[in-house]
Amino acid sequence: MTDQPYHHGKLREALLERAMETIEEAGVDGLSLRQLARDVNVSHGAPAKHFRDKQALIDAVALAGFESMNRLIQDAAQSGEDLRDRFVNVGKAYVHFAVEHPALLTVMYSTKHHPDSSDELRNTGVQGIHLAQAMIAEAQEAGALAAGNPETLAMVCFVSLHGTALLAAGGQVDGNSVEDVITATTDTLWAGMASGVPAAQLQLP
Amino acid sequence: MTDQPYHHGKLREALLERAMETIEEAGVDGLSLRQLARDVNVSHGAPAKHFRDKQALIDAVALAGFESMNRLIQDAAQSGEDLRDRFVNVGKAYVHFAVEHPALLTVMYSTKHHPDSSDELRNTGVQGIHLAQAMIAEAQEAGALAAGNPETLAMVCFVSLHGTALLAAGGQVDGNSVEDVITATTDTLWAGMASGVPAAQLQLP
DNA sequence: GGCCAATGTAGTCATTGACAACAAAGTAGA
DNA sequence: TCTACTTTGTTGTCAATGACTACATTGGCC
Repeated sequence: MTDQPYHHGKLREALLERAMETIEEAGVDGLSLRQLARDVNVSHGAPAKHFRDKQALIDAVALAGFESMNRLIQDAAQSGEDLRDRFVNVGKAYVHFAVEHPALLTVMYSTKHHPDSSDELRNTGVQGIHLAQAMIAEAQEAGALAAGNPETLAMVCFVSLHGTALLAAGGQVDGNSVEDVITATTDTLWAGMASGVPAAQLQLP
Repeated sequence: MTDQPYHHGKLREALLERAMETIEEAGVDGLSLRQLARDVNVSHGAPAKHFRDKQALIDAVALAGFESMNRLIQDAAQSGEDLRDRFVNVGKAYVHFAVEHPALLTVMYSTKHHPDSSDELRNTGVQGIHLAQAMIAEAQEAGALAAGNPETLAMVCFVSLHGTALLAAGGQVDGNSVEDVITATTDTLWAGMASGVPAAQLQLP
């Protein structure tokens, strides 16, 4: 009857994996610690040994999400003929991840925004901005973009792509295909930065 | 002892008001139907007469949020010296609303993104885009912006401002003031649209 | 071999959302 | 005015949940 050993062996990983599946299927609200325990054939108290409480589990899911997303973005940043291509590819990678994992993205950001989120989570979640900042600075030096504070410009690109990602994930880009919106957004950003953004010029060193 | 009449009289309004307060204080997760009933001195079953279930209450909160936000945006669209001013003012109004009601904004959009959201909610939530579209078309006719599909461009502006709003509401614009990010974002968008967005030109009538 | 921390089990508790049966109050027509 | 009928609110109940505790099993380490 009980061909299961007393110790699961990889409970933490099994819980994390199943939690991500559940979240993608039913959202965070559909996640129940007790149901999760049932799913992996373990008693309802077992998860507490690996995650202090439900929020700790969700935090771990969010962290794993950021890590896999960052990998995709890093890859995209290195593929492309010129700087503009690479910039567009990063945007696409971000939004595509969002479209493929909409519920996970929601968890990732709502968790990061949580007042007592961990430093690790916040640092991991901010890597995309740093990447954008480096690309913009490089393009400015190459003369492809007008001068301007890279930090501010990177933030502008990040918030814009973030909005695209969230709305695309929610299927809210009514009347436009997701690809069109991504391309139009990155086009607009690049064109704006190329012609010069007044608000980014005022920063004094 | 019981100086309260059997019928509350304005239970629905009282519940809605208190629910919005609770959400702003503790987020959606902090909202409990039973606690809500206690807060307005009513039995735990009473709310069901006005809201079928918890989601129906949250939907009503979201709708009220969109309505008050739309009012602010409409006002902003009519104040400004020129078209560019009005455009920037709309963006500011949107983001300011988000910063002042961060939890409410989250509820508004997560509810709108919900697969079975009401038509009324979706229509109300989309008014901002239509406004942006009209302003862009007007600016193109006036020669202030380059030609391009207003629908696509409006979507670009909307997603960008939406991202700004969400991140500003979450206090995630590290290192930059919210005002700077708003200004830089609207500047970038306007500059991009003025110099021409390739992806928005390809649309054939 | 025996101690001991880590891991999992079983039982319990307060809280929650939903539901049903009942009570009170307003309403409309004879 | 009397009387159905509807709306609104109350009370009791149910299963599910998250968190906590005491206890059992396991495997590593000296």
